[in-house]
Amino acid sequence: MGTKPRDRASKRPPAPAAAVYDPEAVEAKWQARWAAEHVNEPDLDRAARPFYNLMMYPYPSAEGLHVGNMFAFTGSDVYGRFKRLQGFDVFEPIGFDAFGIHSENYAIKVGTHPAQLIPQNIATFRRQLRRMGGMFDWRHEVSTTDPAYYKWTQWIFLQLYKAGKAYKKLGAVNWCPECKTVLANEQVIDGYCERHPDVRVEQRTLEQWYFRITEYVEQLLGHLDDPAKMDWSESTAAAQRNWIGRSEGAEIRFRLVGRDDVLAVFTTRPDTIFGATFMVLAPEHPLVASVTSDDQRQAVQSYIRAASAKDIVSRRVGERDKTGVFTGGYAVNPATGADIPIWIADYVLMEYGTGAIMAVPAHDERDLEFAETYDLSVVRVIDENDRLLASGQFTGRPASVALRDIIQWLEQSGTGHGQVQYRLYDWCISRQRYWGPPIPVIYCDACGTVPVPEEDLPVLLPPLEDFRPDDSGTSPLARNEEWFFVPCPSCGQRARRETDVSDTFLDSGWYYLRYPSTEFDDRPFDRTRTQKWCPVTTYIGGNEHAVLHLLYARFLAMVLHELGHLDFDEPFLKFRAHGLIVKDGAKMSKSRGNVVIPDEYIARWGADTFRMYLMSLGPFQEGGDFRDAGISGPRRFLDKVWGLVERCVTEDAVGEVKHTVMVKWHQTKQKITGDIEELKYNTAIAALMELLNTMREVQCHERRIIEDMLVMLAPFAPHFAEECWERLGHDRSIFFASWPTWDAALLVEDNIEVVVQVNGRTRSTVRVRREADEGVVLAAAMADDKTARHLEGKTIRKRIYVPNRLINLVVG
RNA sequence: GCGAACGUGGCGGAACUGGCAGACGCGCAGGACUUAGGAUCCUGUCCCGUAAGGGGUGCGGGUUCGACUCCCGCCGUUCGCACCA
Repeated sequence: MGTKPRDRASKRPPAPAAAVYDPEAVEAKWQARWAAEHVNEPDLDRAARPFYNLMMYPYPSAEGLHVGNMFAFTGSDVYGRFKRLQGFDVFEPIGFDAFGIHSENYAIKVGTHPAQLIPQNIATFRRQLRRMGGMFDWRHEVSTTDPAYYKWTQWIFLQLYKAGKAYKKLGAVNWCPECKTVLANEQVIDGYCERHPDVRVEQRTLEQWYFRITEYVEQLLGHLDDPAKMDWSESTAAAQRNWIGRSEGAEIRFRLVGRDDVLAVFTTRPDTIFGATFMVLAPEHPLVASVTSDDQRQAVQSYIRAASAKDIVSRRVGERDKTGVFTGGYAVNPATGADIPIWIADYVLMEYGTGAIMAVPAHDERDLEFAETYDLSVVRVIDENDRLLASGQFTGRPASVALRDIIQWLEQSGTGHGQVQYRLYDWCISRQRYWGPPIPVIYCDACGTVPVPEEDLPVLLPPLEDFRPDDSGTSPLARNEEWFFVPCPSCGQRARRETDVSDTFLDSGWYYLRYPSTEFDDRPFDRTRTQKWCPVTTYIGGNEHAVLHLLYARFLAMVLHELGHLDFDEPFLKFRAHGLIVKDGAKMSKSRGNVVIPDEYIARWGADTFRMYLMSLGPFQEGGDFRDAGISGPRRFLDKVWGLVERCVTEDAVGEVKHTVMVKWHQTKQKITGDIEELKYNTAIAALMELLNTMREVQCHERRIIEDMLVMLAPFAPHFAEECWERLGHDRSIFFASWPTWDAALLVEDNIEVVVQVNGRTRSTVRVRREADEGVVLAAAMADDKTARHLEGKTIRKRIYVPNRLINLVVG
């Protein structure tokens, strides 16, 4: 028991001993009670108004939850609790993205086996997530490293394999010499490894498993613009459009001089074809050998050797100086009929388009640079007015019109056709690592590639003491011979397992489907459960996953839908990207040493205060700057609310509630409801503070208002709200209460202030009855001294009257 | 280069479809209560000016009775993509 607030002791008769707000005790009490009474566990089968509130699950790093995680989880939890109070059956699950390179690299660094390390980390995360007071349904926790989970990750691979959506291909891949594995394009940042910012990614040629995500480009793109399918943060949708990279143009076939073959190129500017003065092939282009003349052969070969010695990275970034070599061969420009030389240069990439271009140096910077370097001819074919020049029958037409005409002409003459290109490549899912689900495939000398039969799943990740990756391009799993050799499922002969594991993004591509169905061990996701709960109602997460996780998850949903496993083809109806928490204006990172660990703040101030503080930093979708100075504000607020509740409990309310307070009360309810819906938590909290200030100013402790305040505070400070609710005599969790409603008639005062402007400048205000007509307001304004002073000796030429807001007098 | 978001006091940030710029909070200043104050409570706090008044939302124009908000042109910041033809 603490002491009573001193300032009131003298004024009032002794009240029953009043506890001081002690967050630690309050939070422990309610966390225990929520668990014991299953408050956060909706009945997934009988829920009348299902609402799936999903947040991006964390990967359990050894450092534990950092402030960025806390911010994201709290913001999502606030929304979930809000929806719950609005009467929805909110399912808010949590889990752990525990497989993957990030976890494994850390294990290597500290020299502990991931199988040992990860469970420890998860235990820490669980403790922290409970401590923050999330409304998690722990019955449905998921961990991707659990065989009961990854059995189904492997099952999904098999479904894709059987449907022809997974295939194995030899190709140039990104290889991180530090991770010693292949990376997806999405994991290469400016030529450096996402996980090792100092390590350049190399090019290697390996056989890898791919998923045919490129088959779904049009759907992936189309749905982004379909509000019925998805309502997403624009920044996220834009990032996906960018990544998919759709370009419209034409494929044009150039006849090769002196041989019976054609060279196809893709261009977005077929209208400039009359300016194509040379061709460029990627060094790996299959036609290189046949177009090269004998006298150029040596030069070409040495150039190709030099280019392949360069890794994929240097070709893609940095070294922009154009180099190349003439092949000695020529092609015919189908528009001009001229013979144009064919060059090889590494600025042309084999992976995009046809691996060859028609170079139009007059209208393309790169081609111009190349032409200048090697003294090739430059022909301008577009003038300043955007009209074609020296372009035969098309001369004089605007370029945009000519573009269509030329495509038509190409089609008629059989030398080309309109075409759409995408930047997106198929998804490489192979990883030469240990810490992931083994790809469920077996190679048999007699039967070839044999998928592991579904009844044999999961293919368990074998224990391996030395799990370190090596430079061989083969996963460490190959070293465990007992596991590696296996009877072929189809002929029984000795066969070999696929030793690569799958990309972590395959794990996270479907976890939302598992949450509602965790208790089923004979199916990945139960049909009825999935129908009831999916697609996800609201998904909140970081924009760093805009083109990775979010794109892959969409693709997998489309495939599973096509295969009849899902009724929907978009997994997340509404997605909102949260902002980033920075520290002193800089992104938090270990290398900067400015990572804030939430635990000590929670210990000192309480989880509720910390939650409120994080949510008040700025708009949730914009993030904010973490500065611990401000944290006392929310705590003072809670202390004051506590005092108000205390007063409500110990003293009867006297007299009527003033009309201004009634109006403030109803306005606040309306405002907060709208603000939370739009994730503007910072202004919702400000509105609560304003209401409290009003109550204190007029010495009001009206129970109805305080109860509404607590309900509106509950999403932000759930333990605190529970405790106060109980102190007010309620015996059931506040989360069974319903969200306050407001009376439209009470949103406005009867007497309002109307601004008086003279020539658009505010000079005064007058008090009039609400909905007063213009004459009344004008009379009041004219009677006002300050206004009169500015009207002296002038005539009113014009009046603008905005009812209930302002009157503007324009004088000459 | 392409795409997205943004620029407001000492600081974080408010301002709905154009209508009192600076809500709310932090900090700061003064006061009260105190043995004490890093607790609590009052008062003040955009800038210049004693005041009347004037100026003010990155910069320059424009539209309007009226612009943080809309339009045009710059400058700057952050994020994503990028030898993608």
